[in-house]
Amino acid sequence: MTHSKNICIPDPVIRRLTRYLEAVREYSESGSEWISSQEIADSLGLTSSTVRQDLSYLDFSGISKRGYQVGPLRDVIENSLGTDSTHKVVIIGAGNLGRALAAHSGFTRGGFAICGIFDSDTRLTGTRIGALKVREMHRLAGTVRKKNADIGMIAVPGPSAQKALEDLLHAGIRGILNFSSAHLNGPKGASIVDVRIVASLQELVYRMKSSGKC
Amino acid sequence: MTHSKNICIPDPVIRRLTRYLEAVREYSESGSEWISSQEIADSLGLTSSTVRQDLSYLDFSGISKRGYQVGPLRDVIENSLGTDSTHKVVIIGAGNLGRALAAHSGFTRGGFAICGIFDSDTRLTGTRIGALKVREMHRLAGTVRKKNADIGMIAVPGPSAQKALEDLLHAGIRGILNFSSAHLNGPKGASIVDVRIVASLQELVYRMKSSGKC
DNA sequence: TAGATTGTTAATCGATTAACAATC
DNA sequence: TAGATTGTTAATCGATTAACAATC
Repeated sequence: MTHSKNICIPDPVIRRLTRYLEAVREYSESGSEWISSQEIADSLGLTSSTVRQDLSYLDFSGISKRGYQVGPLRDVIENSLGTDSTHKVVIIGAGNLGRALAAHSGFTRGGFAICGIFDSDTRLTGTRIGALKVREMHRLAGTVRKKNADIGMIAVPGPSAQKALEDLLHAGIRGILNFSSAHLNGPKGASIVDVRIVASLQELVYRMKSSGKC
Repeated sequence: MTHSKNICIPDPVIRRLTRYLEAVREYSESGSEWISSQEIADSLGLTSSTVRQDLSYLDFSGISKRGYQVGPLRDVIENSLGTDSTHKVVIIGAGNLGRALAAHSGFTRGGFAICGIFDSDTRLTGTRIGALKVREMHRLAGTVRKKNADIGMIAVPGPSAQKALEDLLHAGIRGILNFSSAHLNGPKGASIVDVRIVASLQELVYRMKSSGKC
């Protein structure tokens, strides 16, 4: 069956597409014009079959014997993910992690721009992080409107995270990247992705323990 | 079929176990003594069937009509993951992210202790982060040995990440948490878990775009 | 042309869910 | 006891892999 293009790519495929994008970008920087499913697979530890199956979700074709053209492939992955336009991000929480995210240079490449950082702690508001100044929470909605922000990062401790989510929702944000360890309950229309650093460490410890056995 | 205990828990189950652990900890702080599979499921947006199936990998039993005893359940999950003992962590990269990780207080609770941070940039070495001082790379192996570190976090830019991995491997580290966007190639004996922040943002953007449709 | 690589189907594999007897 | 909840089996669902005809 041929896939309907542009709708409902399964989760595991989306995650691999982000890795293909990274690999393809590196490849294009090295000057190559064509890349095969086998080359993508080798560079990421996958099978070429998986790569071709995944790429078949895209509105894009390779060419027999040559593979996929690097530039167009990169463009169509970005377009499918929706990262071909710039997204504006606000950060809730100006602790160590929030400040590091605000100053992080790696977001620009992905098309993300931090446009505000907020904290309820008045000892932190007013302090500078690069070009940004930490603002009070009551200024969140105004900034979101003025800057057209569409994504919020939650970088507060677990117990404050649900409150931060609600503040973001009230301000009109519908996409949330949650760095806290808390599970967040949002409405249907909101999209929430978790970045669980401690959980990743725990997973790592399990893998170290079972290394070889599994 | 009854599961062999203590070996080879599938990846998706391990990831959910880290979430159960978080939920169960919260529950135990609220003073409850018993928790049912349905309560765990509700608090995390899963089905009770999945929870019971997952918990059947543990060497632990619930009791009909009451559920699972909170304290023992927490202990057995920690024991299965291997996080019941403290793990010592070194960080490679003292940029914004590395410094934030070094100063992050959330690791203590999980049983992780940062015992060193290293950078090849001599403008950064010698600077302080809390009780730690940024060290030169050539001191990595010595510190790992002296402090008995078993985990390394890679917080350097993508192009330097493979080099950082090799330095960690040479120093005897076999567990790596990779915050860079690069895909790392390690030997069979090494365990590598990726924390891909930009990829998580990309996944979020796709979900926002397809919200409702999928 | 011959050979390499795609796109797609079908088979396999694994994960999730439903159902229900056992049990407290 | 009656009712609630576990543990486990079997069914369903979805993801990955293998295979190969089509094609450049």
